[in-house]
Parts: sequence; structure tokens; C-alpha cells
Amino acid sequence: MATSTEDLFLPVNVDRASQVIVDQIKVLIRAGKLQPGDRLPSERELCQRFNVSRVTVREALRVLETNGLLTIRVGSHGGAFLTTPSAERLGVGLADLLSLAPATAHDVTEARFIVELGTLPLAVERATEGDIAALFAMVEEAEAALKAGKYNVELSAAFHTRIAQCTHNPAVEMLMQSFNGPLRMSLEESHTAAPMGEQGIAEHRKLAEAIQARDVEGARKLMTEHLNRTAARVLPNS
Amino acid sequence: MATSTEDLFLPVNVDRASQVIVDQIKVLIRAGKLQPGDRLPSERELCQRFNVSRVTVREALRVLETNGLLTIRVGSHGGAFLTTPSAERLGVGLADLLSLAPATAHDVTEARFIVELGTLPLAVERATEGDIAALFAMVEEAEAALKAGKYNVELSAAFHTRIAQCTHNPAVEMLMQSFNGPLRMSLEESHTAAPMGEQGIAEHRKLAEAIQARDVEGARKLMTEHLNRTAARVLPNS
Amino acid sequence: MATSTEDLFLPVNVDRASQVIVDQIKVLIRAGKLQPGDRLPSERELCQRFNVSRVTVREALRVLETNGLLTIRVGSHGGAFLTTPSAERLGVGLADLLSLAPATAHDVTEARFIVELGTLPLAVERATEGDIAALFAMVEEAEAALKAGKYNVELSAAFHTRIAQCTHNPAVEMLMQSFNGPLRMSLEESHTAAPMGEQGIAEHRKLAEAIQARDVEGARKLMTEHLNRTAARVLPNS
Amino acid sequence: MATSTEDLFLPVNVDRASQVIVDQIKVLIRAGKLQPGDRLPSERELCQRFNVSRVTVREALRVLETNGLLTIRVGSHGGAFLTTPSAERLGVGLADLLSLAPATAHDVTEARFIVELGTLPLAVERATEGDIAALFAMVEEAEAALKAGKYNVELSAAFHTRIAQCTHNPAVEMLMQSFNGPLRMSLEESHTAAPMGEQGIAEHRKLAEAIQARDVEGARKLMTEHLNRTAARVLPNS
DNA sequence: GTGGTCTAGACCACA
DNA sequence: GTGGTCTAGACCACG
Repeated sequence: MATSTEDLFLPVNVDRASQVIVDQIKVLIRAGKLQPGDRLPSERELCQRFNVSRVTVREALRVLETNGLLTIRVGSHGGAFLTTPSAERLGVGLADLLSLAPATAHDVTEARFIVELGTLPLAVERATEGDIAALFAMVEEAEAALKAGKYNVELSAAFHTRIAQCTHNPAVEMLMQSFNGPLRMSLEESHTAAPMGEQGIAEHRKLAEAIQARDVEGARKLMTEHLNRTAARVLPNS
Repeated sequence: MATSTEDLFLPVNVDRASQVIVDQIKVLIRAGKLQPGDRLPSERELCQRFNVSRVTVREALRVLETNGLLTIRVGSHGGAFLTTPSAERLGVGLADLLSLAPATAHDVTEARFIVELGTLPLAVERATEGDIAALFAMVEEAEAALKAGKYNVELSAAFHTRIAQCTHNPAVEMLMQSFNGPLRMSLEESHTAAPMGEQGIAEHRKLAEAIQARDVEGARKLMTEHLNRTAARVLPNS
Repeated sequence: MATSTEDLFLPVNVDRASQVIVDQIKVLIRAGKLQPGDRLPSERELCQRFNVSRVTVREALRVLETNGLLTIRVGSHGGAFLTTPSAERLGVGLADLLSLAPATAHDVTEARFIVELGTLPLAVERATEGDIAALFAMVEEAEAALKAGKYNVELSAAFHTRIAQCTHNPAVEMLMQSFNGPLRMSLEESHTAAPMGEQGIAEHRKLAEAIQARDVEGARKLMTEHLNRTAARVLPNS
Repeated sequence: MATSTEDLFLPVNVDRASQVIVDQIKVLIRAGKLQPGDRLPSERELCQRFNVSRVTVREALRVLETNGLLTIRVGSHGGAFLTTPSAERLGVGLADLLSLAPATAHDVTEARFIVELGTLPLAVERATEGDIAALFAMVEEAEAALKAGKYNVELSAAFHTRIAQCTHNPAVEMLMQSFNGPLRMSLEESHTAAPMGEQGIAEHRKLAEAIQARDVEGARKLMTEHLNRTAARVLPNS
């Protein structure tokens, strides 16, 4: 035959079929062909499109769901929807990984210092009037919740996340969420945390004031103390 | 009314069978009942233990694998093995999420600044003789690779990760890996990056020297420039 | 092996959404948060509270209704009301189950012997003047009904239930109702019973007299004969 | 008109459609057209047969399931299967009803006395060699479990149920199960039961011996003491 | 009626 | 004997 047999025989695809599907969908997402909010075809239709069984499609969807790329809703108008991205899943993954890792609570807190203190200057610099108003509103909400005996770690986490939002940088926001999401919760769960107190909220208020005053150094100092204090709660022996 | 019916009825939340299995295994990991390196029973045996079908077990394993908690090997001595944790998977997740997010490359670089600059002081403070020797060794390896035309982004990423390792804090290390893993690669892939140059390696060497000299401020300045330069490569219009 | 994987993996048990709701409401009942006579919120409101569809709520209510825990009334003042408990539903369940079971009419009668004869001593011991008067009143009512040709198995069952009521123990009462409710009816329906006769009512009167005289042994004997005779009617070949 | 209008107008069927289906299936069961182990047609087929919607069929199946007449299994070979009857469901119903009723634990215990003591003579009379061997086997199993720290209320309940089985009367057996099933468990759960002890098992052994010796009076006495002792555990103030 | 979820049992390729 | 895949058919839930 005229042509040599070189390059005729391509390596067979050793990947899992489900992984191929996952990659293909990720490419579509990266290319912007699929946007947040879009709905994927039904499982049964995807079977036909990819020419695989339903089980394989489901495995692929499961992976994408785990990666936080889509959520699956049941019901007649259900299906697989691309998510507006959130770092929550990432926080879960981080928490899981650290559980398995040799990282101590002290290690994690130190990493959090890096992120929180690094974020602060950007937040102080870029916070709008609206941002600052929102921060104060959250403080007041927290005070009300405290009186009602409903103050919890979630409200505290939301405040820290809101500070990150002041940077108007979604990547930074996600980074912060990773630490103030499930990870923080699992940290505090595992220790019998003293109930979040008045003092925590008071410090939040002072932080908001420092950001309003564009006082980077003051904010850094406040945040350092604040974190040290909360860190001390989960790490009695520091 | 004697008792109001408010708050009596909690929203129901029916988990998937596979999710229940995932959670159960995560608990076992957190509790230390399952250690890195351990092998889970075979899929078929897990079916019997959990009293579910094989597909369901497989979905659960797929999720855990995606979360980086275990790796699956085929073959007669294969099975699902708990991983020594690594942040690689996390980086993949982060990259995926940012692909979907409105985050620009500039945003991501800014987040990386926070992490890299925040890590540096700890690295400078705690780097051992061995750490510093390793850093220099990597620089030399890079120089050799460059001559051989084999220098690539992976080697550069490894250097940054090695700096984080100097903090001797696994959580910080993971944080750094998240940015210098698949994420960085996907960032640079999407742009036609000029080949990593001599200058990059030279800056790495100077960074190593600053760490050896315990010169925090010098190191900060060097890293800032280094990152700015690489950032400029992926962001011509900054 | 360091840690065996035995007993680590518990069988998963995923409940239906409707079952979760059922359980939740049962807990509220057991805890006394919901009392007999209370009205549950409307189906539509329950949907929102539980965050499920209406069909699911309806299935849950249907189960609770079947268990005799609530009754559903239609109309503008309708809704789901917790019942004052009655053993009627239980009797239905017992009857259904025995229909399906390999239990013969003889078996059931034997079980009834146990309950009726076991109840008698308590009834004799604790019957008040009022109880005894009520028993005699029922006998006379039965005699009148017989003359009018309206005597039926229900009236007879009521007499036996009333005896159980003399124990002033609601649990015993329910036990008796289980046998003298739908079960007895279904037993007798299936055979062409000779109409309840004079003799049956006469024996009831004697039983009442024995109870009045606090004559346990006499009552036992009477009841034994009475049951044997009725049993013979449904079991010609005993 | 020639004919009077009497009896022309029958009451309209006020029953729920689902209830009609339930009744129809119950009739088939009573008539023996459907036997334990039989599988009903699939939901979709039943829809067509009854000419109703799936929701209606599902409600009917849910009711029948609640009544313990059938169990529903998912999966490829799933469906609705007629159960081999068991009194477990009945016990659940009884427990629920008593939770709602004004019955105290003391009331329930008294009812249990009636059943247990009434059953004993029949068991003594009819127990076969095999029955007796089984009773002793259970005692030994219990002793082994106790040593392993695994003795629980279930094993104790099983012993009492096994005694009822000695009567070779399925109706009596069910009656006993009703009390020694979920009801007993809920009774003991609600009180902090002292762990079932050596003494309980010893008494079980003596009971088995009395049955072996066909000693009705001895058995009665033993059972009375046994029940009194266990009753005292849940009723400290008797 | 349309979706997601689960099951049982089978075949294949691999180490 | 392991994981990887497939088929066919059932229940479960939503609108």
C-alpha cells in the first residue's frame, strides 16, 4: 500500500468513558458554549448523544456536580443546570483534604491569616459606600441576632466574606469563602466552641469603621487581634 | 393558640444513597478509622456491606475520587486506595470554578499575590538549611533544563510550591499548590505564553538568596516584581 | 491488619420523602407538640414548610390517616385533624393481616380466648357501679333490639368492648377492640352466621351478673361457654 | 310512572378513588386471588387497568404498604410484592396509637400480662421437641451475646415471640409480636433502661425448662416474676 | 408526562 | 478477581 502504516493506529482511549464526557463538558464551559443557568439535555438524551449508557452519563454528571459546576434538580422541570459559581464546594473539598492531611487547626488558622490580612488592603482601598453600608448593616443584624440568641458562626463567616467582596475581585472572594465556609464550620464543630460573643461583633464593627476610614494599618491590627482571639478559642493551647 | 405550629416542621432533605455512602466514608476518614494508603473493600463487597447496588457504590467512589480523597486502580490487585492528600484536585476544582466565574486572569493573579506575598514572611522565618539547599538545587535544575530546552511551567510552579513548603505548614502548602497547579497551567495555556525565560530563573535564584539571608523585605520586593512580570505575560494589557 | 474494615460500613437506608414527613409528625405527636384535636396547617402550607411537592405531603397524610393518627375533613373548615385515638384502625389492620396469613378462624378465636379471659379478672375486680349499670343497660337495649329484629353483631361487640372498659385500662380496651371490631365482623361475614339469638343475650346478662357479684370464676366459665358457642357458629367442625 | 322512585337513586360513591383501589385489592387478597409473594403489575400498568392517574395508584399502594399488606422494592426486579404477613407493622401502629392515647406504660404492661400469661398454657401444651430446643438455643445465643456486650432488647423480644410460636397458632404469634415489636422498643427507649442483665437471661432459661417439663403453673409463676421485674425497670414508681 | 434514582445481572479488559 | 461498562425496567418526585 502507498501510505505507510505510521500514524494510522491511534492509541485507544484509555480514559474512562465518563471522564471523557466530563472533559468534553468542561471544554464547552471554558469555551463559553455553556453558560451558568443553562440546562443540559436530559440524561436519556445525553445517552444518545454520547452513545453511552445512562450509568455512564450519571457518573459524569456526578463528577461535575461534585466539582460544583452544576446542580441537579429533580422533577418535571428538573435536570442538570450549570451553576453560578460559588466557592462553597471548594470549601468542602478543602475541609475534606485537610481532614486527611497532617494539617492541624493551628496550621489552618495560619493560612487563614495570610488570606484575611492579604485581602484587607484591597478591601480598604476599593470598598464603595454601598459596601461599607452593607458591612454596618451586617453588624447590626448580628447584634439583633445575638439578642435573640440566634447568633451563629454562619453570620460571622458572612461578615468576613463580605469584606472580601469589597475587593470587587471574584477570585479573592472565592478564596475567602473557601476558608469561611464548611472548613471553618468543621474546625469549630470539632471543638466545643464557646458561643460567639458580644466582643466578636464589637470587633466586626470596629473593622467596618476602619474600612470606612480607609485606615489600612488600623484594620490590619484589628483583624490580627480578632483572628488571634477566635483562633485562641479553637486552640486553647497556643 | 396554645402551641403555634411554627418551626415545628423542618424541611425534609432526602439524600441520594450514594451521598449517604460518601458522607459515611468521610466520617470514617475524619475519625481516623481509615488512613491514607488503606484499601477499601472491593466494589462488590461494599455493595453487600452498604446493602445497595454496585452502581450506587461506584457513584460514591467517583465522588470521593473527584474530591481527591481516594484513587482507584484497576487490575487484580487494584481497588480504591485512600490517598495521601494533595491539593492538586483542589486546584483542578478551583480552575474549573474560575472558568465558570466572572473572574478574569487579572483577578486570579491578584489573588495569587495575596497568597504568595503572605506566605513569604513565614517561609523566610522558618526555612531550614535543607529547605534553602533544596531551593538552590531547583534553580540549578531549572538552568540545566533551560539549556536542554526543557524548561517548562511545571518546574517554575514547583519552585513556588517549594517556597510554601518552607513554612512547614501543610495548609499553607496546599493553598499555594492550588494556585500553582492546574490553575496556573490553564491560565497560561489559554494565552500563548512566551517561553519561560532566563530572567524568570534568575529571579528565582535571587529569591532563594533573599530567603537564605532572612531578608523579608527584599524577598517581598523580588516576588512582587517576579509576579508582575509573569502577570504581564498573561495580561499584555495591564 | 491494623484496623479491620469490618463493621465500619453501615447499611444505608434512604427513606422516601413522604416517610420522612411521616416520621417527623409522629415525633411531634410522641413529644406532645401535637395533641388530639389539633389541626395541621393546610396541605399547601405544609408543602412550603417541608419544601416538598403537594403530592408528597398528601402521601404522608394518607399514611398517617391509615394509621389512625389523623382524619382528613374536606370543606371550608376542613383539614387534617389529629384524632382522639381509637383502635378501630388497628382492628382493620389486624383483619387484613390475618386474611393474608395462614391463620384460620379457629386460630383467631383461640387468640380471642386469651384476650377475653385474661381481661375478665381485671374487669371483675375494677368495675364500678356505673360500669355495671352500663352493662345491664346494654343487655336491655339488646333485648329491645332483638324484638325489633334489629339485633346485630355490632351490639354484641359493643358489650364485649364495654367489659374491657371496666378495667379502666385504655391499652386493654384497645386490645379488645382490635378483636371485636372489623376483625370479628369480617370473620362472621365470611360465614353465613345464624342470626345472633336470644341465648347470646341471655349469656351477656349472666356475665353482667357475675361481674356484679365479683365472681371471677363464674365469669370465666360463662365467657368460655359463650365464646365456645359463638365460635361453634363460625366453626361448625370444632 | 309505573315504578316508584324508591331505590333508584343509589348513594354516590363518596370514597376516594385510591380507597376504591385499596378495597378492590384487599378483596382480591381475601379471595386468595393474590397470594403472599405475588407481584402486582407495575404502577404504570395499574394506571391503565384502573384508568386513574399514577398519583392515585401510588396513594393506594402507600396505604396497602402502611397496612403491612405489601412491600415495595425499587430496581429492575422491583415492584409491589404481597408480604408474607407479619405483625411488625401492627406493632408500629399500636405503638403510634398508644403514644397518642392516654395509656401509660403501666397500662401497656398490664395488657402485655394478659397476652403473655394467656399464651403460656397453650405454648406449654403444644411445644414440640424442636420448639424447646430452639428456646434453649436462643438462651445460649443470648448468653454469648451478653458476654460480647451485644445483648439487646431485640434478642429478648425474640425469645418471647418464640414462645408464642410454640402455640403453633399464627394469630397468637401475631398478638405477641405486636407487644414485643416496636411497641416494646419504644417503651424502653423512652426510659433509660438499665441494660438487660444476666438475670433476665437466667429467667428465660428457667422458662424454657418449665415448658420442657410441661409445668404450666411453674411457667406462669416464672413469667409473672419476669414481667414484673422488667416492668419495674420501666416503671420505677409502681 | 417527564424528569432523576436505583436495581439486578451481565460482559469486557486488565493485571 | 478487579474495576469499567452495559441493558432493561422499576420506583420516586415534580409540575
